[in-house]
Formats: sequence, structure tokens, C-alpha cells
Amino acid sequence: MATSILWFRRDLRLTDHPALIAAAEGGTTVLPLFILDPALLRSADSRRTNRLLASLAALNDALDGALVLRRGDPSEVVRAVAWEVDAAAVHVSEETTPYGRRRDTRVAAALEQDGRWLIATGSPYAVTPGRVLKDDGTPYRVFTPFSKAWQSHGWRAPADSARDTRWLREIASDDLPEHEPQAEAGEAAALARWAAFRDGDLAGYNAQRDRPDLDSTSHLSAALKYGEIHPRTLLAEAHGHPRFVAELCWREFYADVLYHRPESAWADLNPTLAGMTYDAPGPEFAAWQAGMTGYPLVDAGMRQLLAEGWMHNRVRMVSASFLVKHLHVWWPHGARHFLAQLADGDIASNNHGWQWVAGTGTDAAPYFRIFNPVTQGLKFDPDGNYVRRYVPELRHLEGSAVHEPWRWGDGYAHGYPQRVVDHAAARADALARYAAARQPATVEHA
DNA sequence: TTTTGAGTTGTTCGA
DNA sequence: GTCGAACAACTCAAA
Repeated sequence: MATSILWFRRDLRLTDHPALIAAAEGGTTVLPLFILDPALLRSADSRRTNRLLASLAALNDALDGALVLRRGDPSEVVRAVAWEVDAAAVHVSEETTPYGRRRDTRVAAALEQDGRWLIATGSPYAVTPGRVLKDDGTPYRVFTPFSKAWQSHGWRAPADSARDTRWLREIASDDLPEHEPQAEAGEAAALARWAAFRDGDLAGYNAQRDRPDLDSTSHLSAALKYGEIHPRTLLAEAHGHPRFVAELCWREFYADVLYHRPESAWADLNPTLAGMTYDAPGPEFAAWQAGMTGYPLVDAGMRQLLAEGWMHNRVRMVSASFLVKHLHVWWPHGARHFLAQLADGDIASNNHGWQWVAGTGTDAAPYFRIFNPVTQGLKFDPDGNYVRRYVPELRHLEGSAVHEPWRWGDGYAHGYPQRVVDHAAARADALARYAAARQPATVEHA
């Protein structure tokens, strides 16, 4: 009896799964495999890894315990398992990150030595990165024209579910590493969350998405990260909500940029600011990480990140801007901290979002756009509820007063820290640094 | 080839 | 308090 392997990666679901359909075609028995790749599990205590393990537990439950886990180098493990079950083909969703592409090239070569094939069907995106190109065949570098071409390109409807898949159950599995269980992990939870959002806050998304106090965004980022739900499923039901579709498109745009420019994961995409002077991370960086900068909105966000492994997007921008433009720290330091703490940590979205804030990214914000953390708080958390939720030292202040504790006699009565930098001075410093970096390069003579 | 319009998310200052 | 201008120049995409 023919057997194929479905090697799960960022597609931890059983419905709307083209690679699963391909693997099970013709009644083929399918071995569901996940590889615990040491190269990806180095940060084993990160929230992202914990979220992955919780999702794997949910997938295994959905498979009635059939999921096979193997630890090791994928090119060795896949070849060995394929030999073990004599599978002619290993099916995957196409991976387009720098590491994923290198890995899959090696795995395909290893399989071919035994006359077996790595077959990619579908990807974690509505439009697979690399497929949207300008008329001249080069990739887009600006979001708006990309989004138009992406919409024109279009995407398939959600795939049928493969209900009658025969799963192979006979081979040994390594144990799932210890992790903190999470009720929100897994395909069923993702579908339920989407249904609730679709029938609830989606209608007000355009007006309320920037309000961290209302907390009315979809919270689907981690589910999308691990493919518990596919963006196709969301897009099929998000007609008439262009802002929500645009946010999904940002995810695809950044994946596309990373596909074409893999080095941009950790290096400035735009060399314009190559001469920028940054400060090494020091005590103020530690204060930023801990949510102790003395700027309430920044601190609320950084504490939400530590407490929940998630932060509202508006606050991600403000806190990232604060690190880069108020503390003058190079964006990769901040991006690394976010990736270590975010359950939804995605290299393309996270790091290119940071580059956008820093002014080094594609389609970057103008350098003089420096968020005022106080103004942002008054505007997007007008009643102060978000700050009070995460900063207990400020709970005695009412309404928007939480955003300016220095104005009130009892503002620091409960131990809230003083501001680590002065906004106006830090802003002026940032503008001066950008101005200096933009000067034509001067030749220094020894 | 050249031209033209446009580019996620803002802040400050002065009238 | 409100409003418009300044903050810059450059690159991108398409006609």
C-alpha cells in the first residue's frame, strides 16, 4: 500500500490544506510528521516556541494521537523516515523564509538520493511570495502598488477538507517537549476565534483597530504564524473590510520582500542610513524591555508583551519608535527582544515592521515622523484604560491623567519610574543624527 | 526615455 | 483651541 508523508511546518491544521490533499490523493495513507529542528528550537524558552508546542499538542489531538515527532536535522530525519515507511513523496507547504529555503533545498537533495521527492503545494500565504511582480519582472518595493497587484493576482478559494484521510499510525514518535498549555492554540481555537471576530469586531475594525484600550483586533497573528488557519479562509469572508484585508496584505508584502531580499532579515534594507550613529544597548534598553521607561503607553505595551506574549499593533509601533528614536538603539536589538517574547513572532512581519519604524525599510516612514509617546497615548488610549490595565502603579490616576503622571502631585506615589529620557531632547537628538547620516559621505584623510 | 504623481500609521509651531 | 504649513528629498511605479 502506498504511503506518503505530510511534513508539517507552518501549516498546523487539517482543513483548507492543499499539501494534505496532495499527499492523500488517490487514497494514499499519510504519515503526519513534524520535526523538532534544533536550529529552530534554540530559543526553547521563548513564547513563540511554547506556542508552537501547544499548537502541536492540539494538532496531535486532532489527529487522534497520530502525529509523529522526530528530533534532529531535517535532511537526515526526513530521509530516514521516508525510508522507514517507504514513502515515494514527502509533501509540504512551500516555505519562503531564508532558513526554510536553504533547509528544503538540502532535504530535497537528500531525498533524491533515494529516488524520492519533496513536493510543495500551497504556502502559508494567499499569494506565495515571489509570485507578484511588476510588468518588468522585478519585485515591488512599495506597499500600495504591491497591494493592488496582489489583489489583481487573486487567490484560490479555501480548499476542501480532506475528511477521509487514512493516517499511518505504526511508527515511533519522540515526546513533545514540556511546555505551558494554551487554550487558544490549535486549529479549532483559531477557527472559533475567527468566527467570533468575523461576527463581532470586524464590523468596527476600521474605526477601532488603532485603539489598544478597546482590544478589538482579531488576535489571529499567532494562529496565522503557525498556519492553524490560512489567510485564504479569512479573505474568503472579509469582503467589504478593506482595512482588515490590507493588514493581511502587509503580512504578504513583508514575506515577499524577505523572499527577494533574504539578507534584510537582520540588515538594513535601505542603505541610506548606513552612516547612522546608534547607542549600544545599556540600562535604558533594560528599562525599555522591562516596561520601566517612565512613558506610560510604552511601558504598558512592553509589560503586555512580557505578560501575554502579544502587543497591540499601535503600541508595537510606539514602543519600537521609542527604542529607535528616543533611546537611539539600532532596530535589530529591539526586533530580537520582540521575537523572543512574541508568541506570534514572525521574522518577516516583525523585522520589516521594525525597519519601517527605523526608516531603513522598504517604503519607510519619513525620518521626521517621530512618535510622541504622550500624544499617542492621549489619542489612542483616551480614557487611559489600556495603561491602567498593565501599569498598576498608575491605577490611582483617573482617565487620561495616567498618560502624564508628572503633572500630578501623587503621580509617582506608587513607585512608577521617572522618565528615562526627555522627549523633546531625545527627539532633537534623533533629528540631528538623521541629518548627519544623510550628509553625503565625507572622506576622512589619515 | 521622460515625466508625473504618489508614498500606512506624525509632530510642532505659529498665526 | 484650531488650522495649515513645515519638516526633505528621494524613489518608486506607471503612463
